[in-house]
Amino acid sequence: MGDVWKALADPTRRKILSLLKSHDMNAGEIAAEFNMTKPSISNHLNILKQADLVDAEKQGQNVVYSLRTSVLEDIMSMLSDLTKRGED
Amino acid sequence: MGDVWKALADPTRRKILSLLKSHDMNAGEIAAEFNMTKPSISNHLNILKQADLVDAEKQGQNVVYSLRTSVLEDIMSMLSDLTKRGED
DNA sequence: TAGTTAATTAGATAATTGTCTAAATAACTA
DNA sequence: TAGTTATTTAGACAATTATCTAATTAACTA
Repeated sequence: MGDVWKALADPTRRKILSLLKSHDMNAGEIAAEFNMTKPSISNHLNILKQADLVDAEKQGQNVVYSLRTSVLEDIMSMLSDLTKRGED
Repeated sequence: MGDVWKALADPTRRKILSLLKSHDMNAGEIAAEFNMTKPSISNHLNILKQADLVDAEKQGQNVVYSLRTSVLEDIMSMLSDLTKRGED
């Protein structure tokens, strides 16, 4: 499984997640939001998928991406743990 | 200001934060927890400092590091936002 | 079936990153 | 003051990363 933290470290990937928040999008629609080639976006999507941050489902000739929140909850709980200082 | 997400992307740096959770530590004590040279740890500490994730205070010949949670709260709120889907 | 569209894979490359050793700085101590 | 200890800075290097172009795969359409 891919590294969630590394996946979140890139601003393009964080923006992709943020776009997917409101509604699912296919790869082309996502790419259109960036000033970047489709293969580059495809690479980012793959990293997000490996980190279990998105799901990909083929629909016809499109691939529709959707947000997966389970892993986000995990790292939020780890962060929340850090903020509860001294309790250890 | 340094990039918080990049700072959190490295496991060594996350472990440093986690160590600082229970109590402040000086650079040498931190370095002793890792199988890595002091300059390497010093570099990691600097990245954490630039990201405002730790504070550094010179005490005699030691430099004592402590956890700063304010930025963590910021990114937690961003993550929490992502998990609240569809509300956009 | 041939052509078009959507997306990914392959391969190259420049930039960034994590680590090291050696040197420098700063503070304490005999 | 000379030596020791703690930490950082400097410089080098290998590995990883983000990006590109070109080629490939898969699905639809006339």
